[in-house]
Amino acid sequence: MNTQMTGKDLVVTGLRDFDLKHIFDCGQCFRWNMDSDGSYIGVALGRALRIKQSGDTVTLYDTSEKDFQNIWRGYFDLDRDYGEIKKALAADDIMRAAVSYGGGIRILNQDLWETVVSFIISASNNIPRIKGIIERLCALYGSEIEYGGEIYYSFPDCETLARLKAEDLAPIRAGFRDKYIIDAARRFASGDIDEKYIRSLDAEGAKKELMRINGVGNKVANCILLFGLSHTEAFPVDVWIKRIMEYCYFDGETSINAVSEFAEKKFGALGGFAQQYLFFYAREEKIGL
DNA sequence: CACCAGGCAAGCC
DNA sequence: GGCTTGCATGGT
Repeated sequence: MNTQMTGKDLVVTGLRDFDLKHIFDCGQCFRWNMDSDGSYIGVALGRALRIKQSGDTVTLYDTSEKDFQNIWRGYFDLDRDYGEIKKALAADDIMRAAVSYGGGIRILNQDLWETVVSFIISASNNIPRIKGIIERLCALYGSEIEYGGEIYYSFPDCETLARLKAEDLAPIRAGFRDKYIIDAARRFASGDIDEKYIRSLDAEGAKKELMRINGVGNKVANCILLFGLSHTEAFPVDVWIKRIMEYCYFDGETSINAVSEFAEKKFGALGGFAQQYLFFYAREEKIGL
């Protein structure tokens, strides 16, 4: 991987196992959108960014070497060898196909608090609507970020949301999830849920702690472990994963627990990566429907 | 109209 | 403990 500045843009070359479409469409994040020119624009970690890929060249517009090193390099998980992971996972025909199909997936290292709220919103919902709810939440209670002559909105911090009541979230149309968002905000703002403490725990301990939040059950907690806490063994089982695993590895319908246990045995420490390849493959290819 | 969407909490037994 | 049901909203 090489980087160089050209004007205010940073150009990265020599990236392997990296594809923006795979990264942004595999269901792990909700604030990146493709623009008419094929670039993606998004907000993460309090910053806006436009990013575009052609082949193995990726351009980060209007940024700095410092932000790349301190923010985006970690966010995009650029220091992990995905070639090794893909090789280890491609042990049967199904996984070979899934890994080949979403070969550019990277598991983003996202902000914990934002991940908690985003996946509370994801419960019994669909991705376009999740994105809409989150955008309205940010526009209403986030702060303005000026970038490239446009205004974007940061993800609102927990203190801001902790002062609200569920009714104050009516405009974002989150439905029954509004009270869960407020509960999460109050726990984070009061220190009842403490990020440093959670980060000091192993996956099992962190999950138990997260599930104290109203609206965070087993599945949402697994998403938070994987996307917000770098516990890459976590294997969230949603309807899509359940469906494709039943289709590929079971003889018809089974339980969520059976799928989880099977995945733990089969993928072990690489469960999270396997889950992302399978999720992207199932959704894009409509396998197992 | 019914059914579903990256589930969860509360109420049953 | 496991199982069932209601839950807001929007799309098909």
